[in-house]
Amino acid sequence: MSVNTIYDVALAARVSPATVSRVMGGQSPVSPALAKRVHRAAKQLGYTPNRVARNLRRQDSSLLALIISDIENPFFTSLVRGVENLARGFGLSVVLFNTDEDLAQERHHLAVAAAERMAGVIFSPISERESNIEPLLRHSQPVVSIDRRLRSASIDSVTVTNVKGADEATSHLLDEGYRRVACVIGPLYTSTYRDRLRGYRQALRRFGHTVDAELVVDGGLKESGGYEATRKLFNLRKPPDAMLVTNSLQAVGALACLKDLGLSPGPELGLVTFDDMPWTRLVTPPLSTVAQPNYRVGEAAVELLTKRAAEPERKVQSLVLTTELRVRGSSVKHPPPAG
Amino acid sequence: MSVNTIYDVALAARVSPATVSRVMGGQSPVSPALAKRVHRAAKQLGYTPNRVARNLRRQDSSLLALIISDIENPFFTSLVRGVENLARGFGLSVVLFNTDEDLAQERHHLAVAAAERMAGVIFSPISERESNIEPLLRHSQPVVSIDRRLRSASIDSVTVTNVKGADEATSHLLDEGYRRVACVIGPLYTSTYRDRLRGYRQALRRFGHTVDAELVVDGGLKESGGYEATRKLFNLRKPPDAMLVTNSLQAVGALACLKDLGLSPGPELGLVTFDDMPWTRLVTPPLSTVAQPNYRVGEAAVELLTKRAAEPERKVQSLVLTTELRVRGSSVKHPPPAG
DNA sequence: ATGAAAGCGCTAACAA
DNA sequence: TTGTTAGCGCTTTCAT
Repeated sequence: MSVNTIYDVALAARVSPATVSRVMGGQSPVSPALAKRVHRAAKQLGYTPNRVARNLRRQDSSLLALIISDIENPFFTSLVRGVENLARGFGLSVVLFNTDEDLAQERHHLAVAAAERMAGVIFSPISERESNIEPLLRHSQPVVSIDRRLRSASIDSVTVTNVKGADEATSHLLDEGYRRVACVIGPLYTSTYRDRLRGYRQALRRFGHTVDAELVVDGGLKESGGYEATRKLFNLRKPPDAMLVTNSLQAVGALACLKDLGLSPGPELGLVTFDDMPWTRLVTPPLSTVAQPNYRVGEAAVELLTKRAAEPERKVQSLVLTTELRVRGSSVKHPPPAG
Repeated sequence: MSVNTIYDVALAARVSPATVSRVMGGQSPVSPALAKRVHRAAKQLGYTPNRVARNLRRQDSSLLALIISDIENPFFTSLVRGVENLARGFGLSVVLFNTDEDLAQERHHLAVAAAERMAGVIFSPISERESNIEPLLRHSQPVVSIDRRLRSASIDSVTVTNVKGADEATSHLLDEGYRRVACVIGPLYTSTYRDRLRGYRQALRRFGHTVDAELVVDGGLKESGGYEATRKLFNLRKPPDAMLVTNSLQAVGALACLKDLGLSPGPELGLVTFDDMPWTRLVTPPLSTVAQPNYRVGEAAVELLTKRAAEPERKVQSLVLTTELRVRGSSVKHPPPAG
């Protein structure tokens, strides 16, 4: 049970600690004979190099922090995959932190990543304003924001075409012949939802509609918010005949509410939601969605991160990946679609 | 941009490094005057304590590794919450690793947790046999397995009543009057699915049915597996009239397949699935489920972990929490249920 | 190719 | 209460 150090191995292999280090590192040249002795001793002692010591000495780390705002939100899961797959190629281990949309937790996790001197941080900022990334920047730890932009700090970011996505979805509904298109929106302190709202409005105007303020309701970031927003919309004297729902968690709540109201998406009630999740094709009718390239967002974030690590002074880059409208049965008036 | 150390702060505050350390620690007694000087200097320099050095010196860490097998599986998300909420109380930061059901990755993540000398590891072992936890145990890092048990190693574990859960679900279907109940099972190299299969068989026998081997098909751990398994079942000369689906990802695939086949759960085709997810109430009809206390599983794991950290020699504990059958429209023959 | 020795930043005896 | 100092385990010059 005693913990072995590099000295124990050195002793057992009758070499110097430096040699053990070189053997473990696998880079420096060591004679095969000594290398064998070291390997044997290490195995025999069950030696596991202490990375804490190594990190301290080398002033680096192979831990990459990925801080996301809601582990329960499927939006992030494929993004995580994208990050992991690329990071692995760089020898980085991805550690995930969950902030639960809570600013205090975000601050804490960022502080931990800084204190542990991790190799870098990828995160989706809860607020555009506050963010506590200064300690990281001071230590030259690369920081990349995803999904949302940061207002003040000039750091690399990866987002998607939110304006265009919302515009296309809204236009599509209008094209289909829906007349009163509502929008269940998210927190407007984030660039993401402000952009989606802008896209929604922009489409309405282009079609010559006025933007009816009562048709825009806050659906928050949870199912319950989507439920409440939908109820509010259908309590209106003039309820909508179509809805743009701006995230998939809201969509779950919205569907639950519609079900309770005895309503169903389709010709009578157009529905498009952001985020193309597996389940969105399973409900009846299948949901039209604005798909985001989550996996690619994750990959791109790692690319930006490693590039900045290699070249700290390079120009700040803001990548914007494109969304894609997928039309299914929930948003078409006439021809019942296949699948 | 230069990184400050405790010595820089000491210099600026005209005290010794030890005093700075004491002030930062907040435990040892320091005169208010000096404390103020230190705080001011620290803030002015933008000093962030280096936890790597601290961890090395103190031989501990406040990072708790939570290694899960599939970040995309909603089963784990509320479990993660349970872990985080309790861990926070112990001053532990939870870092999540995703293995993607891949043994090599699991080995790697366990090795990283060991090498980084993290405070402990909570993980759902992919295989009962291999697991690479020896380095952790050698360093007295507490290890707790969740969801699945480990065959050889005697470590603390938290699981649920899988036998009972599957038995109840199957019995319920039989009670309702379904005659040919199939089972879409998962990898039998895990205790979890072996137990669920046992529960299924046990119920059938109790009802005097024979266990028809062709009604038990492997649905893997992904949607696609559930889809294939379902198709296989309905290609049988004598297809089932009810299904027990043993995880929620399989259920998504199963529903997709049923839809493609023009079938729907309900009186004609009973369906019960493990894992009570938000979306299971939204499909038509809502799905009957075997709910697992995921949140509690996470909490319990942290409890066991911290107890063992405090008392390394305590008796190994295997907690088993109870599942709950939730009957909805997908598994009842006669009275169309409310909600 | 190998070893000796310094030092990464911090904490905890021990002294004062 | 405060300071001095050794050392956590490793890597990396610098010698040899």
